[in-house]
Amino acid sequence: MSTAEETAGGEPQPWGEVSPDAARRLLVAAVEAFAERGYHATTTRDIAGRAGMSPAALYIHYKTKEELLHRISRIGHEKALDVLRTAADSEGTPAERLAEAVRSFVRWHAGQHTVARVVQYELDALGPDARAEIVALRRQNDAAVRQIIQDGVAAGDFDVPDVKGTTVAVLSLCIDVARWFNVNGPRTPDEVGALYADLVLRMVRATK
Amino acid sequence: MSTAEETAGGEPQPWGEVSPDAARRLLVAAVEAFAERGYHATTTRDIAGRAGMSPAALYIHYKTKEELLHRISRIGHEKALDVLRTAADSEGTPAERLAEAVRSFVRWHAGQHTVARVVQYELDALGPDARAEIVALRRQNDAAVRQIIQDGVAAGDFDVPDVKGTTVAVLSLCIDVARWFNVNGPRTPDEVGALYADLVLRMVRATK
DNA sequence: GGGCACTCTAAGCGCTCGCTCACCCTCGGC
DNA sequence: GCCGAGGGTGAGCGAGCGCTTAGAGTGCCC
Repeated sequence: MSTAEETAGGEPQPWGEVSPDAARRLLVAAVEAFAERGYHATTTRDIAGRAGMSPAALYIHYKTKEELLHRISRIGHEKALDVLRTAADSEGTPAERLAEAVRSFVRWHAGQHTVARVVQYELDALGPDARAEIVALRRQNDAAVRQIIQDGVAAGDFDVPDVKGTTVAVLSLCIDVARWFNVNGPRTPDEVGALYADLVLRMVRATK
Repeated sequence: MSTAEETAGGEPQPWGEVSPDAARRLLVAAVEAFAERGYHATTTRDIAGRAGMSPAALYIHYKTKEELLHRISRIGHEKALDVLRTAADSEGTPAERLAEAVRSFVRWHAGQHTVARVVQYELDALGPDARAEIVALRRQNDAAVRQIIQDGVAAGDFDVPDVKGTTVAVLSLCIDVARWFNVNGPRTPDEVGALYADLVLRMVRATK
């Protein structure tokens, strides 16, 4: 992993492979601005300014402001899905896999909460085609979590009367971390991840 | 309860006491528009148009577009807090009170998901003073839920190692319903409320 | 060292935004 | 029948928006 992909905290930045350099700076600036003020309240002049460039420079690398949001959404979702799948597909009991999935997914949403906020709350600003692409990625999150819960039920390790509903609730719980998590708050992403993994195991009444 | 405060589903509309009639129509139109497209993407022409009025009419009843959002946020929060408190302060065991609080709070966020979305996701569009007022209301939500959990722990009915963290998670779970709930989806607000009440009792390992 | 591709800027176009203003209609009190 | 107050409208202002264009600087290949 290159240094460009890692922060001081060790959490991988999702933009490592974006090039050229100016395009990456614009993308990072757009994430910050969108997360702070929302897509519609952010101006192209603001994004370009944060990246240290003139407003016109943005249009050399991206066709529209919406293309920036689309790229952020896709890369962000892909990275989060990658984190979730790695944990879901690992070895171990369903309880271990579920705990690890929640722990790492929550850690991502807390550590990368600026990206996650954009990705989760600005979906409606995308056009129909782009939105459909992102929604498809989300369904894969759902499928990954549901699979673990089903495995646990089948093995007799979980007691879950409503698998679909519980899946929705687990994902909802993890995703909403991006909304309330505060870097200056009392908890680190690791701590929130550990707390939430425990809470989710309680929700499925894991017995081992 | 007057007919103006009730929909076909029986859920009370929060705008019953807003007058005159034109001001209420504008408020309802603004909630719809803000929920659909977000505060910044909604134009005053759109709001006035939905209320069947000219753009200028809006400024007879509200000083600015932001005042509309402020009023929606305050009324929405007050109604939700009212629902939560009524359940939290009722008689019964901590488990019964927690279940009823989650059930009614979730039902409100599902049934009034347009209002709830505006209230939860457009907070940053408010100025500092208005935002501070809304944040204070939110803290009362937190206090109400935490009190029930503490009561349950004190009575020996709950097993909760981290009361503050669990409180945050429970509220987060309920609030996020407003984001994903879909009127055309497979579940009614009542059903989601019942499912979530059960899940939360599992989270605190309620024994009676 | 001339030509070219790439990157970036200053200036500004056309448009829509939040909001205002001058004026009109309706209606209750006398 | 007249008046004043309050709710409404059509037109439009100044500002800021997303985005474009003409042209300048820079490095690389031959």
